[in-house]
Formats: sequence, C-alpha cells, structure tokens
Amino acid sequence: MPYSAEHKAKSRAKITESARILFNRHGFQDVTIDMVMENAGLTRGAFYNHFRSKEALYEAAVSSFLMGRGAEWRKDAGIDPEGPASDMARQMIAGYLSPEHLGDLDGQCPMIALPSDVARSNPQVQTAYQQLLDAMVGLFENGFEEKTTRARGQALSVAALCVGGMVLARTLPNSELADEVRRAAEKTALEIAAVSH
Amino acid sequence: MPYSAEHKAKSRAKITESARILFNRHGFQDVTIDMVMENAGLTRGAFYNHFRSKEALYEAAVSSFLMGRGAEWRKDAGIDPEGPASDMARQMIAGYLSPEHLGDLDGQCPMIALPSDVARSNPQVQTAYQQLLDAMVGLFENGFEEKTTRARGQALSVAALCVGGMVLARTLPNSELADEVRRAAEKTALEIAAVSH
DNA sequence: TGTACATCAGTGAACGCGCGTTCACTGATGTAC
DNA sequence: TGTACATCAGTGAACGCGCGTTCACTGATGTAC
Repeated sequence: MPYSAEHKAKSRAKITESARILFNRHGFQDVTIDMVMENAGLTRGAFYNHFRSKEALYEAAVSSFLMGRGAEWRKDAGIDPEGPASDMARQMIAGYLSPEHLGDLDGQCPMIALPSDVARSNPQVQTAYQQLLDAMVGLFENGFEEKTTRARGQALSVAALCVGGMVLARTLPNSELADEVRRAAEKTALEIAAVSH
Repeated sequence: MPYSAEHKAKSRAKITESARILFNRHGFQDVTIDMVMENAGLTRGAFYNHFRSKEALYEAAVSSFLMGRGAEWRKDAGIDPEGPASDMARQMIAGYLSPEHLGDLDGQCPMIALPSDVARSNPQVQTAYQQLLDAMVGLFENGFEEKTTRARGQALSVAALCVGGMVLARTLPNSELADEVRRAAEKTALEIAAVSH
C-alpha cells in the first residue's frame, strides 16, 4: 500500500482544517470545493478520495472544531482541579465575549459564524453543534453553585447571552453599536455568574 | 399608462411578501427567483420589472418585515399611552421567546431566521437589520426604569438573550433541549425586566 | 359611446456561467522477489 | 541491495445541472379622439 495511511490522514486533516476556516469566514454555500482544496494545497479531483460529498465535509468541519478549540474548553471544564470552577466560568464568558473573539473570523466559535446554516442542515451537523453547546453549558454549570435546576437554567441563559450577543454584534453594520451589544452581554453574563457563585 | 401604478405596486408587494416568507424559511441562497415568483402568482420574467437583482429583493424583504410586524412593535413601544411601558416590555419578551414564535418559521423575526446571511451581506441589508434591533431595544429601554446608562445596557442584554435563546433553539436537533434553552432565556430576561422596573 | 392606439406588466424560451461531481490518467511509494 | 510491480492519492479536463438574468414577444388596459 503506497502512500501510507498516515499520508492520507494528513491530507484529510488539511482539507478539513481548510474547510473549517473557510466555512467560518464565508458560510457553507459561498465556499467552493476548489477554494477548500486550493487552500489545503491540493487540487479539485482529490477531494472525492476523502469525502463523499460537500455535505459530508460540512459535518467533518463542524466536528473538527469540537476536537480543536472545543476540546480545550471541555478539558478546562472537566479537568484542571486547581483553581475554582467559578473562575473558569468567568474566564470563559470574558473570552467568548471578548473583542478578540469578535474579530476572529477564522477561529471563532461556529455557533456564532454559522447558526442559520446549521439551523437548515441535517441532524448530523446539528448534533455536532449540540455537542458544542453541551460543552459550553457544562462548563458554566460547573462554575455556578451546586447543580440545582436553577444553576442549569442560568448556565443555559448565559450561553444564550454569549451566543446572542456575538451573533447580534456580527450582523450590525455600525461597529460602535456592535461593541456596545458585546459589552452589555458580557456585563450581564458576568453578573449572573457572580450572583450564582 | 395602462396597468395603473397601483397594479404595479401590488405586484411588487406580492413579490416582496412572498420573498420575505421564503427567505425566512429557507435562507437567502436556497430560495430561487422562480420560487418567489411562483409563490407570488407570477412568472420568472416579470421579476426584473420590479427589482434590479436578487440582492435588491433581499433588502426589500428585510425592510418589509420592519413595515409589517416590526411596525407593530414600534407602535407598541412609542405610542399607546395607556398601560405602563414595563408591561409592554414583559409582553414583548414573553411573545418573542414564546413556543409559538419558535414554531413560526414563516412569520418569525428575521434576526432569528437569517443572522448568518445578514452578517455576510451588504451594509444596506445590515442597516435594515439594525433598525429591527433598534426598535426592540427601544421598547425594552422604555420599559426599564429611567433611561440611565444601566437601562440601556440591560435592554441590549435582554435583546441578546431573546435573539440568542431563539437562535440556539433553532440549531438544536433535540427539541426538548431547544425548549429548555428557550424557557431559560425567557425566565432570565423576565427577571432582568422585573428588577429594572 | 365606441374605436384605434400606445404603453408597459407579464410571459416563457434561451443564454451563460459557476460549481459539484466524474473520470481517465499519472506518478509517488511501499512490497515482493 | 536492486528491480519490477501493484496500489491508490493526486491531477486536471470534462460533464451536466441549476439558476440568475436577458430578450423578443404578448396582451391587458388606460387614453385620445
């Protein structure tokens, strides 16, 4: 078997990574196979050695975010016994609603970049998405007092604030107002976290 | 001049209304001119008697929401001197985050249906969007105590909660979790409104 | 009032481009001997 | 160790479909006389 399995896996990873970034920036439909492959340093035809269709690439790209930055989040959430969980929740809120994250079109959370696309796609993609949300909510829940029903509701609300604040900021043409929304959401989310502590 | 101006205006309105509903349900790119025109009871070719391009239709469709349900909101917000403004804010929150609104794919607020599409479109479309947000935030602000800086921030946060809660709920494959998010956002938004009263 | 005319909204066939997908071919590389 | 072979990732031309847009034509209707 020429071209080791490792070689193939690397190519696949390059394609997926390339797709993740391009989808985040331009959305699913505006990104062509050609763009993805060129960005990955390959040519059109090779694509179908790795994926059945463009749809399949979409699923892989969303999941790859879970393995990347998403994995860091979960690690932070589950493990790391030093430092109180509430600090972690606060850091997560501040990081998610930071100006840096707002400006990071390539690396941002797909929940911000692609909500409409995902709302209209198939259950596999939506399930990958739900895992992102689960990770985020889990992290918040750990940071809030005992795991009461109340903590769960607050964690969900803070997640909605994080995503909603960023989504709104993205759709606004006026960057001053965008930042006002971002700061307001950040402040309120941190207040909820403080009260729940 | 055969075909009165009124006739043309009616056709244009039928096209815009048809587009607004279809865009809400399927997103901008998945809706074809043919679909829009057939839904409006016309044929393909007539489209370009009314709009320069599909892009132009998009702007008109988003703006038309402002004239429709959006206008009601603003009327509720600005006028109607009877009944305290805080009641209106509460009603708005409850209505926006209601199960009915979540299920209303055709009539829903475009901020829920089309955030990704708008984030990637031109400033004209984004400006139409911002007017929607302004209307919503204005309504909340009126409902919260005196117009302090605090009230403004809280209004923005509640807007982020409303939009974020619904956007998240839409992307989830599991409708039970979707409703949990919706209810959590509703509860928190109403609490903020109650405290600010 | 009735008729000829002019206008322009509407029709539907056709065009052309972009892009997802296919396919015959190439060539790099691991394996057998 | 060196050579022939087999495999399969990669290449790039070509296909075909969908859809935005154009265009020559139709026909409904308001106006002039």
